[in-house]
Amino acid sequence: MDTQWRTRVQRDGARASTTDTELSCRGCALNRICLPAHLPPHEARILDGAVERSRELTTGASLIHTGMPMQALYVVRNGSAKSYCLTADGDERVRGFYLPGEIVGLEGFGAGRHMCEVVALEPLRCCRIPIARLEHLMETLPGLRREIVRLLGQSLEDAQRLSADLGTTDARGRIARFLVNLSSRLERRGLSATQFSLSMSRTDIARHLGLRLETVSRVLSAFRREGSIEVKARYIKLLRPEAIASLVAQ
Amino acid sequence: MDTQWRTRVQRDGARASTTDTELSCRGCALNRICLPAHLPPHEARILDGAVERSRELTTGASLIHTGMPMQALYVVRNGSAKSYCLTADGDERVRGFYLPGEIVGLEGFGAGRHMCEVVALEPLRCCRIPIARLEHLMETLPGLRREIVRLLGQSLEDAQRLSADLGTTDARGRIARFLVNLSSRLERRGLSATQFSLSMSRTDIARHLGLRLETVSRVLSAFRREGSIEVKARYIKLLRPEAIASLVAQ
DNA sequence: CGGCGTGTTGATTATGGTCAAGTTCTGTGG
DNA sequence: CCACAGAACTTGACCATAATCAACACGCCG
Repeated sequence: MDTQWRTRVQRDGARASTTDTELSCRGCALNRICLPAHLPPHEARILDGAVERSRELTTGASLIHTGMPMQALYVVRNGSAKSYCLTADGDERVRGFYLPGEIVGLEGFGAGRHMCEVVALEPLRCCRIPIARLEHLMETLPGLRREIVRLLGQSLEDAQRLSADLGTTDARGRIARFLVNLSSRLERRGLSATQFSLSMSRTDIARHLGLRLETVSRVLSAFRREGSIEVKARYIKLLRPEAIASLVAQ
Repeated sequence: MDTQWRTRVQRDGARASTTDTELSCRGCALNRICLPAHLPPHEARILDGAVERSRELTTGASLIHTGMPMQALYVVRNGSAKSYCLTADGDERVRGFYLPGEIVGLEGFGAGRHMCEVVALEPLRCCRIPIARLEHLMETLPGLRREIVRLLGQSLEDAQRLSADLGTTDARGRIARFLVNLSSRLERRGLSATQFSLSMSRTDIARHLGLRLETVSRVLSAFRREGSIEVKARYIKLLRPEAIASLVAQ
């Protein structure tokens, strides 16, 4: 089943990466969940014209550099990314992960520059909306303006909830939360909510949740022993999603 | 000096609460740091006309109720507030604190409703901008639109940074962060950055930082023993701000 | 086949949580 | 103004969870 599932994902990946034919939002596989999905048709058409389809970044390459002025918003087309910042003593704190259809760079609106690094976890292709262009469009397209404000508000809600959760939950709860969160984001894209492949390492997960990689490994093993999940390296299958969900504090 | 300082704050409080004479942003003591400060004068004047000066809430009263549709944005005029949500088993997770000049309710833009409770920590007076009014003004005032987007981005950056910090820092680091953060926010208002009175209880601080109140108490005592701060109940004086700041991870 | 990334598992330790007294502060009524 | 009650805070003793240190297993690529 592992291989069968991988094949499915590879096909999915292959389909999405035939980008030469996808020069507009209309032909894009993500158009049901992406930014234009919430815009009136004529606004979507105008936005479409402002979007640049960027070249593919290789694994480990940076989409956004720490300290750089904000030049664009990005939407992940395929692949995935993590954002992180460095502490004074040089270790990473992972702020979050980005999946296809998700917007990258919103936090840059605060200071007009990005205070974190965003790097590809696997080959990454994004759509790019230059910020000057976007500012101008927000002037004239009320739907787009509302949508950007909505996305900012949503991200803020998510970030506040995350920090509240991290503060109050133990290692099991944090990892359960991570799995449930990932699962629902994949489901939104029409992928399986119960089996998926992690694009991030145990270390990345640990650094995102404020744990150590050993703890992440141990908790996943515990979930497996309890029959709640199946784990094989980065492949995860939720056998009893309710059991995992019940560990998540609200 | 404790009492002398208290007197100063009470005078400040008294001055700010003579609100009957402050029916416009121009006369407001906060007008250098509040929303209109970043708007062109004519936009500020128009916004001023849309602002409602609300009555005073007593300590413990809710400004925003969990689950309610978003009806307005608020700016704290005087007093302070905390926002929190409840876990399944009924205990509070404190998301943050709001001081005069700070905007309350931005996270509501995500779902159009508030998923947290905001309550007064001391007698609270706010300015209120009805959301319908604000939406309409954003249509016509580009400066206001940019400012709301900027504030959302800033809040998002702050929230992401907080959760990254909570994940990677120990109790001392978290409390140091809290003190430094509060200090700089007070300084921005023109108040002392080194001595202030906490409006929130140890329990609130603990629930905000993912600690227990005993731990908060112990760490503050440790800082005092080390000569870094002076603590007397809710009064705090930073004796060696550098020592505290050095504990904050970047 | 060997070497390096990444991940797993075990033994030990330390940080902060828990439980339990106490102490100080605050507001209220005499 | 003082006495009192209840809340908020402090401190100590003990314990549990996750960090640390260390060894080992697995998968991938040259």
